[in-house]
Amino acid sequence: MKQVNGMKEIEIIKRIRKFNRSYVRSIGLLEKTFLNTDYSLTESQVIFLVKEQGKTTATAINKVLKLDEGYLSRIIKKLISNSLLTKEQSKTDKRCYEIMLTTIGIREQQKLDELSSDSIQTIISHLSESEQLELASSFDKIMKLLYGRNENEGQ
Amino acid sequence: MKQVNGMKEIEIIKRIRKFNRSYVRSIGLLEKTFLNTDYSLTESQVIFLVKEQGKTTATAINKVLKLDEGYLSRIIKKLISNSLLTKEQSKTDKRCYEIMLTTIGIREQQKLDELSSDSIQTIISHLSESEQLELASSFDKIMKLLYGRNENEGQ
DNA sequence: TAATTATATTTGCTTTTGTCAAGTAATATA
DNA sequence: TATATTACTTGACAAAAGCAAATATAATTA
Repeated sequence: MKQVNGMKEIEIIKRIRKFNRSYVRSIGLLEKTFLNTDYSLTESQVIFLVKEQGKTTATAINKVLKLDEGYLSRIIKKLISNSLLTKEQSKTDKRCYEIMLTTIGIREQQKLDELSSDSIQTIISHLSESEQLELASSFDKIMKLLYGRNENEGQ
Repeated sequence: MKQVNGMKEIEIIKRIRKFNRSYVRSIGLLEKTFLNTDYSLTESQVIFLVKEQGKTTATAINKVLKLDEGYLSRIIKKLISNSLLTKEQSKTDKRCYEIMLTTIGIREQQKLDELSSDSIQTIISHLSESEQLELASSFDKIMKLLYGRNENEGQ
């Protein structure tokens, strides 16, 4: 590892990596215990992005997820056959297919939302209200620093 | 989702979930772009835990990772055949096998460490030193709130 | 102490998840 | 109008992960 700014930077990286290890583990465990077995994490991400992006395309989804294109194509195919998504060839560019959530898809997305919220709820339930606020503020701050957005932007 | 303490709690969960989505994505991307293709994330976690725990066992590793036991057994087998780990039957309890890093394993672990540090370095490099400190403090605070430890404990 | 139960690990088999490369169709560009 | 690029799909395959049954040892209980 290149030591750019001396010891301070090393310490900072250590602290972030320590967080990552713990967080990756707990996300892994969450998935195992909470996340409903109907959809994989990747499938859930796709469902979420279709909700987020509204009428969208495989390419737009993959701008975010950067999956193998064939793989994404199959995921979409599966979600269509499960009646969560619809796909319609674009009128203006026939290479593109517009993807949307069906009514069932919206409902399933909401279920996933609830499962996810419940899992977070469980994790933070042992904290006091002020601790929970501190926690959320810390997450917001990280978001802002790393991704340049805060709690008031985006969706 | 059960609305336990009213609106504030919902907001907090939303903010945490938003962080999670971004973070899961960026960890996914990190893995794709940075992480050396020799070992999967799970294998890396095993290697790290053997380093962390010193002489250990499959069961001890799995207390943390909670993988399928057969799967973990095979991962250990692979790492042994790649000369990263050794396994020796315990003298005191012959059901158990003591697992350790080899010299090669230690070296590989260090390489993984460096890759991981480099990837963090890249991510934080656009931040000023004070922003980096703020970032690390936020991570520390979350660690403390969620896992009850801070930057001065553990390893 | 013999029989039963529990723990630690392994193995065979299967499913799920993800990758690679080649393909089709439509559009954009030179 | 030929060529390149973009959007997406498909077949073949490999890697990751899970399930259930098996083995060996240890702990418990009758």
